[in-house]
Amino acid sequence: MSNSSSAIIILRMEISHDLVRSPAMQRGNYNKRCAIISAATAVFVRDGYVGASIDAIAEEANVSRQTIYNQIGDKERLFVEVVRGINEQGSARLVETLATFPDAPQDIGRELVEFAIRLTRNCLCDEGSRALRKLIENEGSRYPELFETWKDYGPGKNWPAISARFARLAHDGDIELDDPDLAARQFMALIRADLPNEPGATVSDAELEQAARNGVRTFLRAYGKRDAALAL
Amino acid sequence: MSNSSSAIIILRMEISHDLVRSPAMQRGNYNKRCAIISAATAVFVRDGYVGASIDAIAEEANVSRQTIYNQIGDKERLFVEVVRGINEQGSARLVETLATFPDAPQDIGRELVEFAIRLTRNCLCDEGSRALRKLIENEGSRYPELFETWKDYGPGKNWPAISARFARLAHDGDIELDDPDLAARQFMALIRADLPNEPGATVSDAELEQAARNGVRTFLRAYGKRDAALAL
DNA sequence: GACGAATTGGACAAGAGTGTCCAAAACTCA
DNA sequence: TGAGTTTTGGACACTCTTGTCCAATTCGTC
Repeated sequence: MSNSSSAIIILRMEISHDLVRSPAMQRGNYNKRCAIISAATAVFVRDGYVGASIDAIAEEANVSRQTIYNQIGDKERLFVEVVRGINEQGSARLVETLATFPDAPQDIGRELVEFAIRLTRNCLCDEGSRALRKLIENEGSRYPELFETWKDYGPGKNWPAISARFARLAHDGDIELDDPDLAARQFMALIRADLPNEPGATVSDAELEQAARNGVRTFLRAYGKRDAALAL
Repeated sequence: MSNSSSAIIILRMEISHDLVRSPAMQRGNYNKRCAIISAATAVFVRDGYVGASIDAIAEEANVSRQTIYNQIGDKERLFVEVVRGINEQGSARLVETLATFPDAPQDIGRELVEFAIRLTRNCLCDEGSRALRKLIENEGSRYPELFETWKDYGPGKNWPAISARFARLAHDGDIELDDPDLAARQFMALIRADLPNEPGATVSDAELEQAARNGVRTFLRAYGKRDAALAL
């Protein structure tokens, strides 16, 4: 990845390569490959790019170091593979969660709170997202390509989908807003505002529900019709 | 810092030590020491703890490597010193900015927007805060003491001061809220929601003002009296 | 069981970083 | 100028990491 433009090409090639099922995945070494990438994810997340050693990854994967070089290649290639994996998982989870957005709410307050809880649990609090964010933030300056890929394949891709949901709510008269994109950003910010932002902190269900309720209440005070926020 | 409890003791000793002016600062090597810590800050922020090399720091400080070992000690000691420095600066800036909170506003909307702009510029957008956050996030798992110190000396210390300002606004009848702490957290989240959250992004004055206006407008829609948000 | 492919573990060279030691040079202050 | 301190740069031992090579072993499949 010493060359800035070559790495992103490699990354994209890998993605399409994967869609047609790489030969490596059809044969028996698929499990080993999986174990390696999974272990690499854990170690990269824990120690960062520089701090992660191939030996540590090999040990975590219960695999010889040579196998890593056989299966994937060098450290950069491994890193790219890890980022791609986290990206795909996170993106899938976001799409999945977004499908449960309350499109035609009976009780908009309650349903938005429940959606916020799901969103936080699946996409914001989850380890993968935090980890990717951290990796991108750390190595992004050294490998700007990762940053680009993050914007293309990461959570950013799905933001328009979120704001579209709010636009629909507004169109149906459930809320009142002029800028759905802004509303979506503020919704995310508000339900995140009340969560502990320390890296390793675990959030109990009760805390999570309280945070979601607080965020949605303020959101509906600002954008809801009539007394939508009062019941919360 | 191999021992968990010893490091924080060292850190705290250094702080009190500094208040009575360490002998090192009284003599001529004060400038060198400053240059070293300043350079170390830059390099640690750029490359992280593991990625930063003493040689790179020495070069950045225009100082021989041996001088670093003479003046400060080993790498861990240097790191602690850097975190302390960023902490103190950030804390001071926050207190300073907080002093300009509109206590008796004529035009609450405009004055809150202006305060939000100052807060963002001085404390949220600023390089030191982002850098410290990043360092803490990265090395926090390896050095839990840093995390503790961050909570004690970092921005968290001043949150009660922020919510006290909002409580006063509410008491004076300028806004309506029941939980000042919650309101303060949401205020911060809202004015942050509209900023680009990429690490190295620069924010223009226009973007900053727009973001502040958007955040304050929603805040006042939720918590303001009468039509306080309309003018924005 | 036998063949081919994958895996293992150990050895290896090359490079980089840490921390120490030391003698020469530069600086400070009287 | 001179004594005492600081700084410098180079040499050094030590450790860790990366990536390659290779022979022995294991595994999958026929």
